[in-house]
Amino acid sequence: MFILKKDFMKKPDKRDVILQSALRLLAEQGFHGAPMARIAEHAEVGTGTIYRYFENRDVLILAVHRMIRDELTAILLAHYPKEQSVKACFFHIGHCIIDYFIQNPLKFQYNEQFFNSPYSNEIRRNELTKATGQQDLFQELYRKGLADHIIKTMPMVIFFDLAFAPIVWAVRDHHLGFVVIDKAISNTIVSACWDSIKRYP
Amino acid sequence: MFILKKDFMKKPDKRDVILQSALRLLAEQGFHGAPMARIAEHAEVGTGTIYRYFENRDVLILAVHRMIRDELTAILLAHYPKEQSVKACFFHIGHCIIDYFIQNPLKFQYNEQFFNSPYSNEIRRNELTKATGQQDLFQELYRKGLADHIIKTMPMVIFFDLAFAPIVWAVRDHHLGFVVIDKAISNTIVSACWDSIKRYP
Amino acid sequence: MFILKKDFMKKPDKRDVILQSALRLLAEQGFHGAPMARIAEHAEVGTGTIYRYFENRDVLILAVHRMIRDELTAILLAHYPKEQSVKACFFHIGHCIIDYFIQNPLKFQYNEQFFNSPYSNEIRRNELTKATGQQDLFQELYRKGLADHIIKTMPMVIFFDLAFAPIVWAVRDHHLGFVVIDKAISNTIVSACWDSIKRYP
Amino acid sequence: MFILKKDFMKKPDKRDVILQSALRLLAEQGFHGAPMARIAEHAEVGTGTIYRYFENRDVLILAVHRMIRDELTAILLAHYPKEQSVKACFFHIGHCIIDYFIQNPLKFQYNEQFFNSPYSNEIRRNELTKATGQQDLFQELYRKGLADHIIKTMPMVIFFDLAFAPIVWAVRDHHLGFVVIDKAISNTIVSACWDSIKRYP
DNA sequence: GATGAATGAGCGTTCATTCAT
DNA sequence: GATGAATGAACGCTCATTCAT
Repeated sequence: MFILKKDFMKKPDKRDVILQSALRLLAEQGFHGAPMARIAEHAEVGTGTIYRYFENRDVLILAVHRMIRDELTAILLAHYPKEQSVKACFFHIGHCIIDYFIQNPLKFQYNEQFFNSPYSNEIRRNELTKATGQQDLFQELYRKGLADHIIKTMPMVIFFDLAFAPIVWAVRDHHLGFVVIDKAISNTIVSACWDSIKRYP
Repeated sequence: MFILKKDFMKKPDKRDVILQSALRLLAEQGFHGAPMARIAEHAEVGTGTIYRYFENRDVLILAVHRMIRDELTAILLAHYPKEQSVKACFFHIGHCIIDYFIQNPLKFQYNEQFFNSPYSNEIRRNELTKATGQQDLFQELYRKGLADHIIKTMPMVIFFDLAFAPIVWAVRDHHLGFVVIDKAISNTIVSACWDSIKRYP
Repeated sequence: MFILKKDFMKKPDKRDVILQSALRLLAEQGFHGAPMARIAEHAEVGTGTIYRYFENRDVLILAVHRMIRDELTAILLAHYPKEQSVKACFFHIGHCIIDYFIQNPLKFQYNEQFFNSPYSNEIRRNELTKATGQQDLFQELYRKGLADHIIKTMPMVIFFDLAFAPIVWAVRDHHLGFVVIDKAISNTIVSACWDSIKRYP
Repeated sequence: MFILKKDFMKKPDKRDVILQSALRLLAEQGFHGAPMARIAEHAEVGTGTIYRYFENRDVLILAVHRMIRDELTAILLAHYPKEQSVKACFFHIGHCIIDYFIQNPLKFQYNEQFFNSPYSNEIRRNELTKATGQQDLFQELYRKGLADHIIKTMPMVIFFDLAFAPIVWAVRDHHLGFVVIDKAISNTIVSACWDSIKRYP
């Protein structure tokens, strides 16, 4: 029975080890500086093993992206102030994103690369239709904000761009060493974004 | 007559043909989907010919970037309302950028890829110190805005992020077909960006 | 039975096949007439396979050289008349070298090319300090000859040149068809070399 | 008339400038490290110009070799002690060769490379039949030495190898910095070579 | 005659993917 | 299931040679 339990628990989930190695190496070395062989080596598995878990390189790259996206979604949802104001929800999201990507440089850099590669466009197209948890959140925020006349009238994607583009760029500047985002700056940014979308009083 | 002859015979500058081919292929196929041989073929020159004009691939990629940057800088400066308000200057810049990149999809896509590649970081670092015409403009805007108490207190890079990140993301959405940026939407975006940086009345 | 199986299955060591192909093609076509692709083809492996065994072209070229050098060293040492006179030792070495390179034209031609290439100088410099088995032999011969007043007073490299240069040149002439080195001529050469280094009676 | 003279004298002989540039660059950078374009640049002529004077790269390489060979031949003949003993003639040749190649490192290095390249074999074969001035000298020395019973009985090429191989190797060691050939060492070498070929007293 | 821009075959090397063990 | 040796197409780049001017 112990043995059974051991067997059941033993795998340190090879798939996950590969995913983590891919995250690190692709983020650090760039999408075109991390060969499959190196990812395998870092994960301490055979090269061929990767192909048991991921059909090919593209699938692996997509999988890492999904891992990050799902993790962030979970964080956003964890303490989501569903019952509070649109503004409160927006600030929650803004600060969560900043904190998450400041604390996870690799994941940020990965995403940055991902969104500027052939992979992302298809993804993005899908996400606008087949909503994930994250998209659900954003769309709901947008709809509620519009319905309550709290945000300006504008297409949803524009709302999205105004709300989050500066946050992402600022985090990039932080990781590049151009600025240090502390709590104060973080507030400045999220507040300013809010100013850009909120309807005039 | 000599001048006529010169004008008549002026070669369709091979360097420029290569630059245009590189722009198109690198933008369309991605930085890693456009081999030198294909760029040469598209430019209707021999592979080796590229290397007469550009020391290597990296130099070519940088040269295309500079071409775009310089072109945009020229447009920004052409009718720059130097004597007018910070707000007027900001709106000028914002609209110029949107118009330019809406009208030049390839150049936009090229820049997008460029800024997420190893090339850009060095460039960016340089540009923050050794200012180009464009940077001059932005920095002056920031300084004047701060000095006149027109914009909120914040580091320059954050100012830059708030001001331009949504514009860039919106143009991307336009080219991806997620939204059509017409004059009205363009105004919405630039105004919203202005709201995010301007000091409260 | 296990041993039998092992022996039976032992693979025809791919590294060695590559080494032999490199030896043949580099010797026959010249260092600059034998592309990696042709070496691979001759070895009946994929081009990339070479790079599993040899980091790059230079390493392969050095490896072939080492193979030859080590083989010759082994032959020299096999029946080395350690206890006999300096003269006996010298004749042993001289005849071994002639015999070895007469019987192994490819290895001779390879070495000839090797020693006139950028590779060799570094090697040679190293070998003069960090002695290999072969160098050990030569140096010992020189020291003993000097100590016993059997050879003329001269720097070691000059001793080396007098002793072996004619041998190498003669073998080259043999392979070029300018002379046939039989036992008698072989003796003539080694004796003459001995005359050039031995102290007058 | 002055003009005529000027015209007649004016060309700094482009062919010769090319030859000198080829000598220097091929010797210094190696036969495979000196492209035609670089040779042309060094000679301050257009790339294509080389092809007016030399049909192709191989012809240029052969021409440089011939230049060196003819120069050395002239030196050997200049003060050749035709009327004196075989030994005197041999010493003359030996010392001339050493001096010439010690004083002309580029020419020595060029020759070294030349003799270990596909070019040389054909040359050598020709030279053994169609005698140049140099070969004439050597052959005469050999024949006279044999006829007068001054040198040992051996084929001519072996005679040649014994007589000159150590000299060439020693000069190489000199240029590589392994030994400094001064007058004393020079004598040691030539004397030793003489010992190797001279008949026992 | 002299030029040097243009060419493109050819090189060394990499790496996603397969498959025998 | 796991492995990693093997593959070969593809890449960036070089350079001997040509030829329009």
